[in-house]
Amino acid sequence: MDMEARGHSEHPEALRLWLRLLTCTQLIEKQVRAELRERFDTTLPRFDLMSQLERSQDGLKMKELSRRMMVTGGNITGITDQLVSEGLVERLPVAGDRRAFRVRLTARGRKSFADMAQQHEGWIVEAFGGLSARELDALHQLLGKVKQHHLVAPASNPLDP
Amino acid sequence: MDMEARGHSEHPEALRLWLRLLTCTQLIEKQVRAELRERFDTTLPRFDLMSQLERSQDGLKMKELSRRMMVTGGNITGITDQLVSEGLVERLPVAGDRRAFRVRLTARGRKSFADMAQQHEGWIVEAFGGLSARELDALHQLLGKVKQHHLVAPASNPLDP
DNA sequence: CGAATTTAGTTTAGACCTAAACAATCAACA
DNA sequence: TGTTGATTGTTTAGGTCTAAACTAAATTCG
Repeated sequence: MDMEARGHSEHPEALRLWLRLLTCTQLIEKQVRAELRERFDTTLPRFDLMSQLERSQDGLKMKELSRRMMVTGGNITGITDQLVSEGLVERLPVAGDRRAFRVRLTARGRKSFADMAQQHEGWIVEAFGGLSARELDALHQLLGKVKQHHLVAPASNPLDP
Repeated sequence: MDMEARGHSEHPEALRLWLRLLTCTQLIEKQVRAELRERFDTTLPRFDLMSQLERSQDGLKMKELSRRMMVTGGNITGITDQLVSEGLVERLPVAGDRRAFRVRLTARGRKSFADMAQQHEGWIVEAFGGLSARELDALHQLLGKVKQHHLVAPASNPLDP
């Protein structure tokens, strides 16, 4: 109400929630990165890319990987190059489009990913070990609302409200 | 129960929750980074550092900034250097410890931060605009449990169980 | 005291990520 | 058909972050 009261937060709940969301994500993410590095000498982006490929028998196009991983195309190029040089994924031609590649796990890549994924699941289960099944589900649902709201009202562009 | 059933997730709920947590954080974070860049020509780490300093009249030591921001000391050195060169923060001596600095906002830094913080709060409030006050609180509490569990059971080191 | 250890901060090498410019190919259409 | 515009992927320059090695100062303790 008092215009002069601004400058110090009128919505501390949202800000506190944001900081806590960030903290939780970073705590878990840092641990996963450290485990991947120590146990498998790899990185989270490499793991994530392989994870995206794991259920696609025919592989995914670079563009599709970029979209799903929410990173730029240039980034996908670099990560893919590394994985190709390690023999974990391969670039295959796309019939009817000479610009594009299908990126697919090799047999070695599938084996390697399976080992990592099993451990990875354990770390994640442990990370949420403080929550009951009911709480886990509630959290999933609430975050679903956050995600939905973001996708429906994207950045509320003043030129396209 | 069936040992052979492994390899494909026995705890898909935890994994799905983790992916959603990551997605939500990234969606909001990417937007905040873009807004800070476009509107204020600055970055999230710079904003975060200033934010940490904002309520500390006497400033914070580099080490303390490193701890609070959950990043390495070398990173703090770099961000602080930038802000110092822009005249937004200053390094001051610590009485009785010639190794350490207090980093503090300058008058210009305080002004600059106040402008940004007001907008920033708006973006965050909007980001969680899909949730009622009750849901906001529930989410905060659930994430509190996640955080608490992580701090109490940190990485469950097999050498120090 | 004086050596060994710890702590605060910096530097360095390297991975990651982005935005922007670019090359090649595809698609639309007059 | 040929031109124009969009799409796919790569390259480049630069900011960000880390781990590890390093310097300097403080602390511990025999």
